[in-house]
Amino acid sequence: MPQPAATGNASDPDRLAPAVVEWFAHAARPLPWRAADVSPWAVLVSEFMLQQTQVSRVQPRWEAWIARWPTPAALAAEPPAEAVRAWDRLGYPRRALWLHRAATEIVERHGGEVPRDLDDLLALQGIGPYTARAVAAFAFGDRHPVVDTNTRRVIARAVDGRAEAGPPATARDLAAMERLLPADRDAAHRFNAGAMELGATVCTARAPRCDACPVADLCAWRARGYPAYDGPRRTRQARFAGSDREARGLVMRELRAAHRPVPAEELRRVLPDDPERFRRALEGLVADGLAVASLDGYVLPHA
DNA sequence: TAAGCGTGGCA
DNA sequence: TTGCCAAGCTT
Repeated sequence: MPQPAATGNASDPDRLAPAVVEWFAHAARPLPWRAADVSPWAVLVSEFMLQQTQVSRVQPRWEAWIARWPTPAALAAEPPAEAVRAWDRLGYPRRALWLHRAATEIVERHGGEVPRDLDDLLALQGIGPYTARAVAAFAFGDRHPVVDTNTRRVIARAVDGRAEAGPPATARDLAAMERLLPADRDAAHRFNAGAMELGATVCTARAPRCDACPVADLCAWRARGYPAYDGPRRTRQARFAGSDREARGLVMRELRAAHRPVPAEELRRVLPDDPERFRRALEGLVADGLAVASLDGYVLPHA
């Protein structure tokens, strides 16, 4: 399909990266894992914690985690139970288990050094398309498209002129970011980080601050008059109150606090009115390896 | 491809 | 208050 001449077309995608990079140079939040002297391991830990979890909740847990386990080997030397406890209430405690397992894999397969190669990173437990590229790009400075929910939204609006990104499709999303990514390594790094930052702080899901947006003048969504989203709706997240997830969280809270086996009869008091939901939650946690049945009750995993 | 997975902030 | 959303991953 023929393209119009690049003579200042309002939504010229080639202008997006330079504008975002320039904005990011002064607008970036001073997040601790962005400091120049942070190790690849510390970056990797931040990326695990930030999966589906807000910056404000991650920061204190990350500081404590890095102080206690400054290397993959330090974490791998402890039982998974300690990782789950230190994870505290960050949510999705399977991530703590996966991070511990990834640390073990890094020690076993990579001599204790976080790998730089994308395929090596992807092979680690709990690391998917986003986290692998985030570590390669942010910890090592390599040129990869990094696509998270923020970047997807920025591209959907600024480039595609749509209010929302629609369902994720990894290959397509990566290709879309690759088309925008500067050839220069350092610029690519800054654009990856800047696009995420823009989506997180300005081009937000619910109340975008277009008046403060550095790319408002080349935003296709704005040029079209902010049309409403007309694509497929995201499947609604089930209500949390009364859910199995809530039950799992209550059980995990007990197991983290107890430093001895908790008998099932005692554990079920977290959900006195719903024994069936308690049973499903506990079975699920055991299946996930977050709870282990011992002679005297249930404990966090020690191996 | 879609469901399931914690917890908390915010409108 | 209720519902949406959040630096995703695994199955």
